[in-house]
Amino acid sequence: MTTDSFELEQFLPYRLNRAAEFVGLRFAAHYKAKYGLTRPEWRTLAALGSSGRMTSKAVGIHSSMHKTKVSRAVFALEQRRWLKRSQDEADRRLEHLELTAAGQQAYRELIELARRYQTELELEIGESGIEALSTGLTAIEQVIRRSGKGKRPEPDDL
Amino acid sequence: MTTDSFELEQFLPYRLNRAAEFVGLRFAAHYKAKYGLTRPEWRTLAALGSSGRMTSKAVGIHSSMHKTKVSRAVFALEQRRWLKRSQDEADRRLEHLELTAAGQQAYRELIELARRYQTELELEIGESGIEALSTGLTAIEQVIRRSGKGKRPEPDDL
DNA sequence: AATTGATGGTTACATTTGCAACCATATCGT
DNA sequence: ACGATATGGTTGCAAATGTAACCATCAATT
Repeated sequence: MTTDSFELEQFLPYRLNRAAEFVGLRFAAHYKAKYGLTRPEWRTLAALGSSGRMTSKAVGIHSSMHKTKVSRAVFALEQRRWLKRSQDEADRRLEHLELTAAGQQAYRELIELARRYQTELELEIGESGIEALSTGLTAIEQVIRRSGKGKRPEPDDL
Repeated sequence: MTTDSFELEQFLPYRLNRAAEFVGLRFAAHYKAKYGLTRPEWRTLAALGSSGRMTSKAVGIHSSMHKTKVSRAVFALEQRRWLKRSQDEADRRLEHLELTAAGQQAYRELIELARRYQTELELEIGESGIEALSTGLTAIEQVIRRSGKGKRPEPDDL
């Protein structure tokens, strides 16, 4: 018999997606309201802020975004004068990205916001919940890493 | 000092989103390839399949989708002749949705797919990982429920 | 029964996304 | 040195999404 019960509520992809959406949207509301940033932009800022000068491609890898998303986010941040590009001398295809002073300032404010939100979350979810979650996520992250290796004739995406 | 390190990789919203995307997209690939379904459509089908006859609004609540998404998904499934609507006699604003025979057939196949995927996941992630994840998700779900109550003068969304 | 306000559901419009094609430059094999 | 192929990055276009406005019906108040 294959017609057994199936409940969306206990289906892992559904549950994960719901949780991610809830947690993510609430945070997004903060920086969207305060700075009008989109999520790709915030991620790019975060990547650049924490790792310093790097290329678009590196940003994409670091923050798991498709290159088009990165491209557009970089453009937006550039408009805002929060980052500047510079051509690589040796290889003229790639350009290095770096936050401007204003960008770094914004970064500092944003991560402060992020930290506050994280502790707020920890409060709501409870220490044990957070810990369990983290363990589970780590397990998935391993799967992601594994699945990233060896596959993909076109390592274009993600 | 507020300039401490901040790593996107350990920021909960980021981690959750990444995990959800990975797990969700891989599953979506299955039903997208096989049936050309979108996620809202799959969710609607799942809701209807497991709970039987219900209204659009109920589908939305059951599967946490905005009413416009539900509306479009219902339309698509109707085109496909997987569901039929019927007006409520007492209250003519609302319509009851029900899967057709073909819809139920599809539902059975889909949940079979879903079950296979879930066990595949459990295998990859490991029993302990799954358990931790589930505990953590349950904690978040409680927060979601709590935050749903009392608030919102317009209980329109979600 | 007429006005006001909810409610279920759809539609129009702007924004965001994903995909594929593309451009420029670089690398490899010969 | 030359053509094939790969790579970093951008762009065009179609599809998915969110928001707000909307329509029809119902409920409550008067």
